[in-house]
Amino acid sequence: MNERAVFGEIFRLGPVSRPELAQATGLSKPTISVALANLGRAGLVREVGLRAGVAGRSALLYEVRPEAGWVLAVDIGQAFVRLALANLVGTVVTRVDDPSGSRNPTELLAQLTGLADRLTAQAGIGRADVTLAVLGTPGIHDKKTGALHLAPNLPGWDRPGAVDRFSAVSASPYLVENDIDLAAVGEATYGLGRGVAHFAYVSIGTGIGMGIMIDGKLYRGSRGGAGEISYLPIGEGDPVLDDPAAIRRGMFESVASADGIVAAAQRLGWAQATSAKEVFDAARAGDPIARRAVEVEVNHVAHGLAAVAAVLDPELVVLGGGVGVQGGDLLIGPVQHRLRHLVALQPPRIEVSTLGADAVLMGAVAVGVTAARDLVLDRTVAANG
Amino acid sequence: MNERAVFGEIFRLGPVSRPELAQATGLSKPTISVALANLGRAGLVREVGLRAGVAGRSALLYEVRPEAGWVLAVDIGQAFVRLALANLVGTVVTRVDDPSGSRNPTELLAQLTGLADRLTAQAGIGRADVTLAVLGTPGIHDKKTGALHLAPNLPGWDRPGAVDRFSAVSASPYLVENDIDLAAVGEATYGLGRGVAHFAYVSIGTGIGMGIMIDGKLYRGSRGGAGEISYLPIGEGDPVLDDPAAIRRGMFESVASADGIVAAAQRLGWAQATSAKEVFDAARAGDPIARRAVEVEVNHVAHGLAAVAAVLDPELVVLGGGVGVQGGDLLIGPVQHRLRHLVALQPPRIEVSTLGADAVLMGAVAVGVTAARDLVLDRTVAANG
DNA sequence: GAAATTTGTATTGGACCTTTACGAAGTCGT
DNA sequence: ACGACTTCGTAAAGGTCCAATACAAATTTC
Repeated sequence: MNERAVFGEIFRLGPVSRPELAQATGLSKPTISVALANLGRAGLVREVGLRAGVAGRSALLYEVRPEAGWVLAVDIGQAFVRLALANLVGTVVTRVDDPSGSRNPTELLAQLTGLADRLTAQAGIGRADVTLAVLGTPGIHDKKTGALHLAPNLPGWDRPGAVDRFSAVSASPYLVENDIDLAAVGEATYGLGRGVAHFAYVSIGTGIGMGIMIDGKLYRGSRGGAGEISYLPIGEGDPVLDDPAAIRRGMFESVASADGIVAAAQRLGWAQATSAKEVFDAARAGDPIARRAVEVEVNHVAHGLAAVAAVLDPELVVLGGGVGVQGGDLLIGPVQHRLRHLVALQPPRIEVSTLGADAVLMGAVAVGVTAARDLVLDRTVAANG
Repeated sequence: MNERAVFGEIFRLGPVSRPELAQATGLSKPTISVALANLGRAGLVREVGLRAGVAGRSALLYEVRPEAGWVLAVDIGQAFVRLALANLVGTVVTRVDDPSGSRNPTELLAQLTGLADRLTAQAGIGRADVTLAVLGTPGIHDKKTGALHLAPNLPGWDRPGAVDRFSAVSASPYLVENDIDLAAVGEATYGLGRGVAHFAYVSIGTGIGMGIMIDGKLYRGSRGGAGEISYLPIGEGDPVLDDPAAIRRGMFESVASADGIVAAAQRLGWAQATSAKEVFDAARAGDPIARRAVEVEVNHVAHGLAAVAAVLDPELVVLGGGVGVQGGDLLIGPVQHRLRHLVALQPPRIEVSTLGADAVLMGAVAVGVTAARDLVLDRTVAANG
């Protein structure tokens, strides 16, 4: 009811006085007072000081009690499993990055359980105090069957019910979300996407993916497949001239990901090229073959983003992932320049992620905090009757 | 307040009794009664009969009074200007299709004014009784400046303030929306998109465009440019092998629109080919060159839809426009087959528009009815104080 | 034709929120 | 330093709106 609106405004405005809340919510001062009394009694809100400096009686300031809820954020990444424990205002209290061990469900769950135990213990809370866990994984989570599709790096997780075993990690409810979608939410909440209504987070690394924020909300598509741009038909030959049977598979990912950059460098004459980072470093040092390989990458990325811009018309594109973050300085300018010839309107703004490898984890925190806020309110409403 | 919810449910459920409304809205019977009394007094709702057949007292049924509001829908198309006058329940009372005359703003406005006068007279109402006009135009309407961008077929309309002159057509408020976006709304309301949360309406004709419905709502992008898929980079050569300066402009529209089909047929040896319809007819008759040209078109469309599916993951793609409607039978099966090799998940369902050339106009009606519903309520609230 | 069932409305009661008013607690000016 | 002024917090009262209850009206079923 009314406490929800007040609680939401306290979240939004930070330490805030009763008159300010009355103004922000449109409610009267007495109503604010009773709502604050209820929220305070439930332990969700606390007094935090006095507003001084202005004429008149000093107002008491209220803020969300950070310990009113805990969010466990989990990023199951390529090389690392990352966990963070955040309180209800989104402050990360403890975190850990652990090298990925076995990806087999049973062993991965054991690793997660151990790390979650360590984090909660460090924070001085129990595992049962976690309001909500949010897990970022590759692939698409089918909520009906509990299977994880399109995640070849996680063998065994595509079996029905596999994801449901996360319930063993903590007794609290949990959400499973695509890692790149979470990164988009992270950028929208803590990164460059703050205040931007429509934007896309494009991750280029060993793979390629995109998270889409529309009207400030994550857009998943009808089956969770929105943003699967690894399958964009880029680099295709002309179907009129080529023999249909011989048409190259124009997968965006195969040409524009880290492997694609290395392959381009090799094709251009640098046979020993082994990593995208190496190519970018050589290009910065002035190596002509590397510069040419980067040019090729620029062209591919520009075409991919042209397709994205044509369909979505985002205001902003945030570039993330290993290649996006490490090579962004070499890519953004030329890509934007190239885009001007490929799109109808002005191309979208393009920026490199400021959150880097933490984007997924921070997105999990953001999703968790939003959901946990509702959960703790529901819980107190249920308790108060 | 509460009357809004009741009014909305009457819209949704059609002739409906008080107990049913109480159930649907969660309000109590007495509350429904007073709301109905107010709505009836304002002329927005009327009694329509009795529910018979079931045991117990017969319930009075209520429905929206169709004459409580009027929507003028306008489609400014390539060859025709189409207008329809619909009442508040969306029934088209009168309509007219008039060949497009001059596209110069002054003369087009005069044509529209004359046609609008004729329609309202036929319906026995005055121009002032129109609650709302909705205009579908090509291009992108910039609400700030009142200019119409990317509409080369409407010379003079790209000047600031040009669109504002629509206010002369009728004293009522008006909305200007992209024609293809309206067609998407039309399909969502009266066509194949009913009940589908996320779908795309792809129009292929002399030009190419797409309207996107997300969560049942039209998505326009940050500057109204979402769905401008004419600029999809399809048919591009390989940037590694080709000289960058010589790269063909891979505009989707140039290869996949009606002109593109004709050009493909000519390149394949049918020098006298003049129209897409002719090519489709010949293909249906078994002409090998025409069939090959259709194959080329299938391939292009499949690549375009692959890009759309990769970004949006729609549940359904509705094919419209001249080529889409007339050639749909030849395209859909092969396109869907081709798509299976181009996308990550199952390709979206693909269907040919059932509304055909009326999609834009029906979309304007749908948008208008939704907006007019709010307007008439606002007006009565303002009148009742 | 009586019982059963459902509809519509009158009355009551209560929840909730605003308005008004005033005491409390500060700041500013002389 | 002290009074005037401003702002804050709360108490009391009043009003609005809606749900619950009860009952009369209308229709079907047996």
